[in-house]
Amino acid sequence: MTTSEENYLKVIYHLSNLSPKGVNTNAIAAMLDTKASSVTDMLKKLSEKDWIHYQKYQGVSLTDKGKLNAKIIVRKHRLWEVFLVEKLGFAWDEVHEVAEELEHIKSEKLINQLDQYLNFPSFDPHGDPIPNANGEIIKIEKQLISEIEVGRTITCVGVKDTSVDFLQYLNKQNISLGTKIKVLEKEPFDGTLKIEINNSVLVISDKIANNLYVK
Amino acid sequence: MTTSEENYLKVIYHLSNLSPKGVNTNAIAAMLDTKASSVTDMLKKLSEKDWIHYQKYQGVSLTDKGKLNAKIIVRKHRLWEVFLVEKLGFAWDEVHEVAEELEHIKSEKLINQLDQYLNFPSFDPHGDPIPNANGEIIKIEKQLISEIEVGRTITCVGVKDTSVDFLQYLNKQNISLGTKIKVLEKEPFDGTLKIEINNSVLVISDKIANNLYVK
DNA sequence: AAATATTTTTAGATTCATCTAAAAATTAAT
DNA sequence: ATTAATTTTTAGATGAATCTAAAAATATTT
Repeated sequence: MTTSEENYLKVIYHLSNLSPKGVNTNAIAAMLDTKASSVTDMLKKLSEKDWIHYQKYQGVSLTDKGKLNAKIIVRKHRLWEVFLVEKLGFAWDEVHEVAEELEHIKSEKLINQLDQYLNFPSFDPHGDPIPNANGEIIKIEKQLISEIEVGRTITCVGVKDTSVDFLQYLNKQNISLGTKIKVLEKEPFDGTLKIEINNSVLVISDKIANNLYVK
Repeated sequence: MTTSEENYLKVIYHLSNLSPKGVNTNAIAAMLDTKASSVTDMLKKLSEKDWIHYQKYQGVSLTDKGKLNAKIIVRKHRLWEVFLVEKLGFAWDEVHEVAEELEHIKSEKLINQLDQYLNFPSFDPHGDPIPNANGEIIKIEKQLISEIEVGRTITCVGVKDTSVDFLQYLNKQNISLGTKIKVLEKEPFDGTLKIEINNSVLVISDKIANNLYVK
């Protein structure tokens, strides 16, 4: 499996979770910053190898084989992220790019030893679940903070957007995984939230509120 | 710098240490398991980028820039090998292939944090020196055990050949870095050595003796 | 339902790293 | 110093992954 094929599988996997009926050519192209025609070429190849179900103009979905492969790549990506943060002192906004490269290293022994070395973590530094060696994932019932009713106190367990900008915003506001947050007020007009963190009050926009997972 | 370019630089660097006058096209081709014509193509490219001195038919050598780049790649390779052995429990005969991939990961922060995490090791699991971030290398005055005079007791500090076959032979004979060895007898006819390790006697061929570094 | 807009695919070209086969240069042998 | 052998380079082709531009299919709008 080439690096390029792996990247396509991974993107199709992530997009499948958003649009379960079938993933669009254009959506894949946007995620990979490439052209639709390039995507079509690759879809044919992935279909040949039985990693996706593909019919012209109909969008694609992963086969069981393809889904397992995709999950193994996601597993590698997230384990490396844990390594970078826990062992090498990276911040959670610095790990993505490097993990994008490390996820393509081929050794199975490497990844399983790494898993053990990290004590079989279940979540990466952004709160996303790490598939085990069989591709199985522990799901937790997390919600966006925008969905929490006023008055409740919850804990930050993950982020939806993992961009550097968003993560650095959270750093600035001292919000990280495990942070306790109380929802004080919700503005019906624009979805703005007033929240309390460590006895200080903060107003967050609906865009922030729609990218922060809590439990 | 592409992975392919990095591999060429690394090979030219290693070959330069053996034949300082200039590295042959064919030698490079043999090391990279490729064709001489492919090598010529790449030499032109490397020359364009000022990483090698290249004149048709005259063999090549690294420029200062090229040598530094090569050393950084060697640094990465050897640091990853230390990581695999010290942290992930790999044996010294299992690390080369994986390190060949890991050495191409691009992040400077990654490699410098890794270096720190490993306590700035000076040697890799095969006894080869690890260049620091500036490409500087600590040299130790090691000798091949074939050059040691009969009666002396020395310590294994490295291997010249790092093939799986040779390393596994050494495993079988309980020879590793740090092992104390006494040279009991040298056979003038074929260079065979009789040596003592942990109070047991062992005969090694000249080929073995010419690939084991001691001090 | 026809016209328009959007999405997707095809056809053909480009770049990188490689190859084969043949030509040119260098080195070794007589 | 020729001849022969070896090494290296050139010329042209291939496969992977990409691109542009145009054609085909699907979706949306009037």
